[in-house]
Amino acid sequence: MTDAGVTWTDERVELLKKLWSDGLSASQIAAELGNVTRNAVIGKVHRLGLSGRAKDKAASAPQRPRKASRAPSAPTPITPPNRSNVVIAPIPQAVTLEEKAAGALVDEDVAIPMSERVTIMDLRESMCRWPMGDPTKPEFRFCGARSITGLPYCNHHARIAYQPVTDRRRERKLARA
DNA sequence: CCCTGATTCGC
DNA sequence: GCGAATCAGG
Repeated sequence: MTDAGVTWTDERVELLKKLWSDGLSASQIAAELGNVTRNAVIGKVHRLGLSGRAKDKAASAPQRPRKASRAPSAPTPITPPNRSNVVIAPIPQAVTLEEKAAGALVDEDVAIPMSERVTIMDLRESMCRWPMGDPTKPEFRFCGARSITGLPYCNHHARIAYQPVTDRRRERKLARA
């Protein structure tokens, strides 16, 4: 019980760190934590000094020329650059008639830029269950990308799966009033 | 258009 | 300390 999570508890911070260093985007982490916006996550990340995961530019683009009343701030400690994410698994997967019939969907599947596909054995909670291929064949796989809590699909496929009328947008700005 | 993180600044 | 608003880039 206690709070439903309106503060940055240790657990949350830990999860935040984990997910962040795991390579998840701020919006994904925000969705995962719940009750927080992507901005909140980013803000916290910066406050914790976790910023600059795989990026390293440091002074290269004057952000906003507004009122700069803040000190130059300290240079980011930076982190050891490295996050080898070997993701290569083209998986042959012949196109079936069904898939051809799906046309657009096939196109979507092929266009999926992220993650390796997984078998049902490797399918874990919070993994995208978007089917790929013929379920009757052993080559059948799932997307396997990080899914949004509460949803069976990842960000990308969730949008494809639930296309009511474009009103979704992930109810991001709706949270504000 | 969608998304990403970065920064500022009022609270 | 927190996060919305804003900025800047992909």
